[in-house]
Amino acid sequence: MELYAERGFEQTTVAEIAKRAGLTERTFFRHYADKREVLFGGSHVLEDLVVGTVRDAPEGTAPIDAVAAGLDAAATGIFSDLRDFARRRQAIITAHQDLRERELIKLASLSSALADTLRGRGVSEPAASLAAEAGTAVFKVAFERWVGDGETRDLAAVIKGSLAELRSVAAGE
Amino acid sequence: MELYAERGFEQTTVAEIAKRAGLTERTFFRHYADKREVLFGGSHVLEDLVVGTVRDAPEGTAPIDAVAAGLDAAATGIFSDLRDFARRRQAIITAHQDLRERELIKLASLSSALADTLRGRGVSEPAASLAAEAGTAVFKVAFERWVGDGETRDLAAVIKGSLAELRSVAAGE
DNA sequence: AAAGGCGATGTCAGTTACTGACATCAACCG
DNA sequence: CGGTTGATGTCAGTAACTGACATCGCCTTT
Repeated sequence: MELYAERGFEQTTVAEIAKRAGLTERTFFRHYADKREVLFGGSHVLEDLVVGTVRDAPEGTAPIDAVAAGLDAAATGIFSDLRDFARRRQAIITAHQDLRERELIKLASLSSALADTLRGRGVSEPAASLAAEAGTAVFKVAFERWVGDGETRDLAAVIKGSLAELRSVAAGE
Repeated sequence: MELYAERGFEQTTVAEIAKRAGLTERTFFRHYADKREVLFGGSHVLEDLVVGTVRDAPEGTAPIDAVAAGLDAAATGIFSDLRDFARRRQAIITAHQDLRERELIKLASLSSALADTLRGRGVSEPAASLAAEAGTAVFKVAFERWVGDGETRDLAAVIKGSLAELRSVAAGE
């Protein structure tokens, strides 16, 4: 991340990363599938926490509420102390299409895992997929706001507000 | 697309594509930014139609309804005769992560353009972004169903049904 | 018709991400 | 002490992409 921030993602070669890490280029590729993946090692932690929370939600919880509980758990359990880090990381990601693509597929993976989990709780299609997609959409919009300027609330609060807004929007207001 | 279907995306080299097209590799890259972009030339057509429809929606239309009108226009105006083509194309895309990523960023671009358009119509944030994300989520889920097996309705009908389902889900049912 | 400009294409050389095959080496295990 | 195993290094190769320059056909202008 240091190097990506210093000279930009495209201008950083894997050879340079490996050198600063005291490793070989070949070893780098044994740890990371590609140059982009370096910035996304934490995505499975997010996915596990969100999915686990949804899975353990009380029976009878509405799908969208279960998803909301999962997102809230992630906001308070992972991101609460990481705003500065998230901002630095996000500045790098948004500057390069390749990284934006990778971020999107991580979110899509989260959405897919959420839909699987909801189906495991007896939610049928397409409700499961739509609840999962709606939840990740809320997370995406809220996260962008949270790392942006002029937002003082913590992530959990922004998510809560965005979910309420989605409810209004979906109701046709 | 022929070559990607025959031997797979990764196993197809740009040299082979250029040869079959009777061109040089260098010329290929003058027409397409990269190997993946070949399959996404139509995405700006989709975006233009959806955005244009939203822009021209009657004043006072609720954001989600304007977006729904845009998606409906795309379904009837672009995809109605392209189901077979869409299926062949989608089979290639879903088989390769690189292509899935590219597809996601095209959808994200649509969502972003939609949000801009809604803001142009006076919708404030985060309602504009959420309506746009919700709309593209509906499109994504509906499109997947439409190209999948056992779906006989046309795309417009699937979108309509998915949107209704999203409304239920968002309402907490 | 000649001249000149311009857009599309070809040619060529170079960089760099990524991969497979094999060697090495250190820790651990029986 | 010999052997196994997992992580790393070495090396050579492929293919995506890029920049610089040449060429060529078409169109305009004189």
